[in-house]
This record gives sequence, C-alpha cells and structure tokens, in this order.
Amino acid sequence: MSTLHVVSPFPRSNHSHARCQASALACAERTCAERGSRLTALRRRVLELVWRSHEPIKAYEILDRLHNKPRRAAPPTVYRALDFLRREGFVHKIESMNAYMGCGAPGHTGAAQFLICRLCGMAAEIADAGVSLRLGKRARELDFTVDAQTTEIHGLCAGCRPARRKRGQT
Amino acid sequence: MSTLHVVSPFPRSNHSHARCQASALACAERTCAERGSRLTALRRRVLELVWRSHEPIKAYEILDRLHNKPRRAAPPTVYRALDFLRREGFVHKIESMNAYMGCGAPGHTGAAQFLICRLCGMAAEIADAGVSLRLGKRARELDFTVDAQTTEIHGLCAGCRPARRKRGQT
DNA sequence: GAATGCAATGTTATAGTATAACATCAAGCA
DNA sequence: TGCTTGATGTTATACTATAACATTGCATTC
Ligand SMILES: [Zn+2]
Ligand SMILES: [Zn+2]
Ligand SMILES: [Zn+2]
Ligand SMILES: [Zn+2]
Repeated sequence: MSTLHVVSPFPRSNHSHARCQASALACAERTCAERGSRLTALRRRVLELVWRSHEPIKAYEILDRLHNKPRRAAPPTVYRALDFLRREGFVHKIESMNAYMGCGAPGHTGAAQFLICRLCGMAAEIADAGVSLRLGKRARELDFTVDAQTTEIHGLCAGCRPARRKRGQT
Repeated sequence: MSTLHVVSPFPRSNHSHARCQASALACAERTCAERGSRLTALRRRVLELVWRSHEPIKAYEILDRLHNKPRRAAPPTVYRALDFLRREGFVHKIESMNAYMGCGAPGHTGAAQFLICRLCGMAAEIADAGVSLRLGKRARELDFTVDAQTTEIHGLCAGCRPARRKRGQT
C-alpha cells in the first residue's frame, strides 16, 4: 500500500559517519540560507554535537561538550539552540528518553516514527505514511484534530540481536 | 480491516465519572486479588488520584494531594506506587507530558495509542491493532525486534474544537 | 511468642531535565 | 549615531526522578 521511507537508518558497518554528519550540516546551512534563518556558530556547533553519532544525545551532554572557555555554558544556551534546531526541523526530540537526534531528511512531510535500540542506544527514523494516515483516520473517527504525532518504538536493532541462524548460512 | 478499540474515550457530557472511577478501582482490586499482588491502601489511593479525571496527572500533583498528615509525602512514595500500578497495567505514562493516566482496560493486549487535547488536557486511549501491526511489520523489515511502542497524538478534542456547521444542523 | 525474612513504606539527599527573568552583545537600519 | 531586534550570557529556580539507607508491619517458622 504505502511506502516505507527510511529517513535515517541504523548505520551499517561500512557507514562513513564523517560524511553523514557533514552532509547533515551542509543541508542545514543550505536550508537556513534559503529561509533567511540564522544558523549561528553556536547553533551549528550544537547541531554538530547532535550529529556526533546515531545515538540520541541528552541536553546536558551537549552542555558538557560545549565547554565555552572559562566555564561551562549554562542550560538555556543549549535549550535555546535545540529549540531553534527543532523549529527548523533539523532535530527531533525523543520524548521517551529526554534526548535529541538529528533529522535525516529535514523538510520531509508527514509524521516520523523512531526505532530505538535498548542495547547500543542508536535510533533510526522512518516516515511511514501508512501509520500516520491510519492514526489520522482513527483520530477523525473520534472527531479529534491532530496537531502532532509521536511514535517511538523501543527494542533491539539487527546488530545487537544475538546472532541467529539465517537461511543460507552455515 | 482491523477494529478500532476505544479503551478509554473522551467522556461525554452525560458521563458519570464517579462510576467510571469506582469501576476502575474495583477492577484493580479484583485483578490484584486474582494475581496475589498487593493493592495496599497507599497504592489504591494513588490509583484513585490518577482516576480523579480523564486528564493525565503529574507525579508531584499526586504528591500534593496525598498530604500524609504532619508533612507531605516524599517523591519516592508516589513514584513507587506508580511503578507498581504501571507494572500491573493499571496506569500508563504519557511520555510527552511526564504525566500518568489510568488504563481503561487493564490487560488489553497489544499496544495503545493516546490522543491528548491541548485545550482541556484530557486524554483518550485507543488500541488500534492496525497501527501496531503495521509498526511491527516495518520494524521487522529493518530487522528490529520490538519491545514496546509509544504513540501519543496531540491535538484538539471534539468538545474543544470551535463549533463548526455540521450536516443536518441548522 | 520470639526470631526471622521480606516486601512496603518512610526519610534524606541528590541527580537529572527544563524554564523564567533579566543583562549584555552584535548586526542592521533610520 | 542612536534604535531596534534577535542572539547569547547569567543567575536563579522549578520540575521530574532516583539512590541509599532506616523503619515498619506482616507472615513463616521454630
Ligand atoms: Zn551517520
Ligand atoms: Zn543496537
Ligand atoms: Zn470517567
Ligand atoms: Zn479538549
């Protein structure tokens, strides 16, 4: 019926994360330039930290890694940058973890869903139109007007699941 | 295709919440008796507070309403009771609000979804098998093993939406 | 009944998450 | 230049949750 769009996959072993991160930053630069919104040095730095890996990052971990010279930055610094990045669609909040992750396809239409591995801590983002359409339909049946959907799935990613015999393997 | 099961609806104007609350408590009593788990006075009181309305409640609001004689109870008191009630399936946590609400059908199989009104603050719980099956299928395609699903939809309930002409109305 | 074991609760302290409120700074513009 | 506005700095505090250890109360066993 509808397509599974993987916005941000679990990285494969041959994944070049340096490029992955660079391309996310470049995309943000480009988008902000188009929109006239200001990706300042601080905001860029925070986005860089969010994209340090595919593992959602906590606000206070960002804070610790900012180390603004004499003393550590204060919480509002980070939360304001995150607010901006979320408004612009570059960052998602994972509600069930109080953590933040980069969006693999800023500007993608429709709601996103997240798969979060309890072992390695990495998360993947998908945008399954079927899921969000169906939720929308259910809401409509209850006469409910949808503003935003949050879907977070916890479990085990392929890499972390104890190896199992697969067809075609010895 | 699959059925929309409304576990806990937005209450209608003729809703008798006293009965609604009493029945939830009775159900918990019965279930605990069957299981041999202990619904102590404290735990029962917390469940009662969770069911005070259809609006998810914050842990510290429960705390404030417990007023254990000389001084107010301490946080662990409430969090431990909530942990018990969640383990037993009587209470759900709404992750996007850090709030808790009673389950309208303890023991229901499959994942639940929540609709939360940004105006009145009330929440409804549904258990749409289609949504959770579809999410499960998507996860499987990515070789991801699902432990738990969280789906929370924010928006406007029927009662809070500005009135609109409907078919058949003057 | 005393001794024991165990789950529940009490108590104190602290960790972790987020925002309010106001001060300062820097860039663009009248 | 002086003004406006948005970004950042700074301090304080609110809100959410858990760690760690003490105490209580009830059931089991001797
Ligand atoms: Zn990557
Ligand atoms: Zn993993
Ligand atoms: Zn009710
Ligand atoms: Zn409402």
